[in-house]
Amino acid sequence: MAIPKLLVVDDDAETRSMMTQFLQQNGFMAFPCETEDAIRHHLKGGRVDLILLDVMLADENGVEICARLRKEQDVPVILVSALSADHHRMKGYEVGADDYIAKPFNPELLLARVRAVLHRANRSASLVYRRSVSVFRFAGWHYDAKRDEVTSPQGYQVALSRKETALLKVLLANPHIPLTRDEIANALDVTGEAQGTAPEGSGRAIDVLVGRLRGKIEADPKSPELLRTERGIGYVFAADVTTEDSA
Amino acid sequence: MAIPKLLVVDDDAETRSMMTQFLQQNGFMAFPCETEDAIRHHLKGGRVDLILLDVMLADENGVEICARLRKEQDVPVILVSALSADHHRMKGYEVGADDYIAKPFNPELLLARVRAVLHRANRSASLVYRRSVSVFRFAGWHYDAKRDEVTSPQGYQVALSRKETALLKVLLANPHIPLTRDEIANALDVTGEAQGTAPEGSGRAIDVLVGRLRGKIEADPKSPELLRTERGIGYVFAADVTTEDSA
DNA sequence: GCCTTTTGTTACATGATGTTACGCAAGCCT
DNA sequence: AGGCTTGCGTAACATCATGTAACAAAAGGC
Repeated sequence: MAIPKLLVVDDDAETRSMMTQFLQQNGFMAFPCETEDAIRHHLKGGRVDLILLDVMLADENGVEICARLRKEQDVPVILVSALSADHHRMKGYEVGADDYIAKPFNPELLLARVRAVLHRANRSASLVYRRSVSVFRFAGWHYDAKRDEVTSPQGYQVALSRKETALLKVLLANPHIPLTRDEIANALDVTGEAQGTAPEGSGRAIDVLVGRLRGKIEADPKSPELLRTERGIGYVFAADVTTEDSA
Repeated sequence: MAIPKLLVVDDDAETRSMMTQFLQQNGFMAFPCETEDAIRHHLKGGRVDLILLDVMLADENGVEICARLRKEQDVPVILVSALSADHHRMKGYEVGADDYIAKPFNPELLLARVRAVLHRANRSASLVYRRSVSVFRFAGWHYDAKRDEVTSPQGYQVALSRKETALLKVLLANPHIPLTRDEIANALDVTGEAQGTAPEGSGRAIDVLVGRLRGKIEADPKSPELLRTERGIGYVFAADVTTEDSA
């Protein structure tokens, strides 16, 4: 891939140039933008791979801009914000942001997020499950999203709990793409109807959840074939997923 | 139906535009309004399908505004509020709000409510059952509201108590829409002829009532197909409902 | 007033989910 | 290769929401 072109949108001049420089030093083609107009200028000018968007622009709200941009064309967006409150995060995802990072952030983390989003964008997948199809097949299994049923290769039906179902949906939407625990947790907050509960990444709920799902869909949970773990990163769903509409 | 036109009334600029954007993102024509005057402007301008009204406007009380609007013309209204106290909710219903949602709310839930109210408005029904039709069919069952009889798919008649009937009516009026226990309780107070009695949601009467209704209309009450539970939310009636007039 | 039916309350069982603790395995260093 | 560090798997426990039986209180019917 060519060098990715990024836009850094922030109304604070210092932050803007600092981030831009940092990204440039790390091999990205980064441009500072102060306003929505500047963004549009770049968008018209040609390919833009990713937008880093501050949520607290002076006049407008980042989330809104994000929403508008997504409506016009499919540019990946990472929201940057000093607000860590969960409802803001939720809203960011709802309008289609690909990720969300809170200030002050670890520079390495920022790079990791940027790379992750670019990676996903290349395959035109999205972190959050939002397909219209409702039947998925993978490795002999099939999952009917409408009836909420999972059937094993042998034809047995497996009952999944709500969270397990939500996790499976997230995985099915992102096959072969390593997801961090945070990404999974955030996606679960959106898809999993698990609202209100999870305050933050307090413990290792994701690991346990993954373990439980493995217990139900892996032939041998001890050596997982589908739900692989990426040490130091998170988990990957290592299966080809085909989808069909059953409506 | 044409794209529904909604008004978002809230005195907090951030909330206002966030909700507006979110609704637009989801296919609605949404306009932010800060004051009652702005609302009137839109109302004069033409068709308005639904108003989302914050109860805590700076100067006036949302409930009062709602009351005034309803007196003038029949615009559906959803009250939005940070107050979850039941008496506020009740007041909202009394002056004719079609629904009530507490902040902070799950975005998906908001969409569901909005769609529900629009849906109902099209048929001039309301959260509270008040249709002119009297025969409902769902999943092989049929319910004659005039004779107050429920017939099973096999043709057996099932006797429902007053509360069970009231619950079924509420459910039939809101298929596929998750209802909280509070909402159910409030609706029951209105439809269920249980006037005067129920002081508040003291215990778990709703759960028990749901259980009893399940025992009568579910093939297997242990794994309900019609009256599903939404953990952490409430209950949903997961069946398509068709209606016919039998008058 | 007495009996029957309905409705609400309580208490306990169940199941789902998050947390903790501990052991093992993978990686890293020398 | 051997030992140390860290991350992961997982059992065991803690917590909470829900299902439900059993009882109590109310409402009606006669």
